[in-house]
Amino acid sequence: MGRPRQFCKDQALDHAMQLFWSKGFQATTLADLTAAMGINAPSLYAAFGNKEALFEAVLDRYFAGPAQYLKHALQQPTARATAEFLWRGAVGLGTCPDNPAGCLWVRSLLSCGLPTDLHKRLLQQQTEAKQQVAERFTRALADGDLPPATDCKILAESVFTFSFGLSVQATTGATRTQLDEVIRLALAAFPTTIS
Amino acid sequence: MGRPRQFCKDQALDHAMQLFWSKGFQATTLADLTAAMGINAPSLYAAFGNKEALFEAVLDRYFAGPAQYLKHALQQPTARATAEFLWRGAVGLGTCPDNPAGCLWVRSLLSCGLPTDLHKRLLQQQTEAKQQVAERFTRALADGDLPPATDCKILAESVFTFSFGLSVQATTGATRTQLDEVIRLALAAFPTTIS
DNA sequence: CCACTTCTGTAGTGGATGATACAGATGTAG
DNA sequence: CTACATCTGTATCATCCACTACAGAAGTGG
Repeated sequence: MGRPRQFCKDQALDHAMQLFWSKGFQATTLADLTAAMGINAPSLYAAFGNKEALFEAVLDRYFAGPAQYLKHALQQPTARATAEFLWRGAVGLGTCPDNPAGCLWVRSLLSCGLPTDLHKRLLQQQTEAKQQVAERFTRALADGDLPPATDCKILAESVFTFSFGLSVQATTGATRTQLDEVIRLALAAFPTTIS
Repeated sequence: MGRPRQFCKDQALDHAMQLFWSKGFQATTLADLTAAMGINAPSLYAAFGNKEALFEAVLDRYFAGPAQYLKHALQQPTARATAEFLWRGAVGLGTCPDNPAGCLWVRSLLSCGLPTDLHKRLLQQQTEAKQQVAERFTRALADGDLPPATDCKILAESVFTFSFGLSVQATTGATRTQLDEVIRLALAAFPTTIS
């Protein structure tokens, strides 16, 4: 009922994502957004609320789309495969020429000037992701897939530490082939990482 | 000659550093700066030029002060000690309760909305730092301190990748004891990392 | 004391930003 | 066709931003 929306919400979100991804939350202005999304400010506010709510919608779409590899990592057969999947996912996403460099999530986590609620949400998502990986490692431990004395929480922290580092490298211009070799080195160490 | 400056430049820089470190370049306003530095805007502009030049001065002071461990890392006796020094330095700096969390350099590298010149400078400093560590590793290789087939450039990239990850972790609230354990895990792998 | 130079404080500049008021357009329900 | 609900475009708002004009203060050299 009423006049129907004359643009595709998801398509507009994709354009907004590109902007937030490359310029960050704060540096992306509403003029940038309306131009890239092909709509006027009132339409944007009617559809998404405000800039912060739009960014949250973009984040949802990011985790459902480009960053969905995070979920798939948990379903890998071994702990080592989980770590490799996370690392290769971060590099693949962060160095893909179709997208801005790096990871929207990591960049946003590190960025300043975010609304407090948004920052808290990002932090909580980080905590959840780490916990899920730690639980996956605990299962791997029960499967005999990891050495008996492994501290799964610390191992998860280590894997994410490296993954964050890969995202930083991708953001600052490291190439895919470079980071693939870095991963190869880390993977060679992974099974022996546990003491 | 003329009326002398009524504030200490270095002390003002320290206050500006705290602000830029915790809030980032873009989110730190001139009102914030003048308030924290205890001076008025015209004094700030007379002493430092503008916001961008002030940030550059802060960066110089950052590398000469809190982040001077970067230079000391190169003087460590072994490749392994160099890596450990870099990692422990990143964690020590990033989790020190006297300072804002994380590393001003890494946060600035990842932050959006920086003036282009500033961003380029940060990138170049990254390149130089990596190269210096790679050269240190090359020397270690000549010393027989690393396995013969080691790719020193990739090893340096790996060490920095992990260091960047530690900084991200510190920025997002990881504790020192947590990251110390993460480092312990990584160090256990380091000598066997080389294939 | 004076001339001169530099710094300081008040006040304000133009421009950009996130967000909206309002009127007209465009669809659906009856 | 009419009444109504929702969307769209124009134009604009109040606010904040980095930055500065200007006049007076506070030193130094003579």
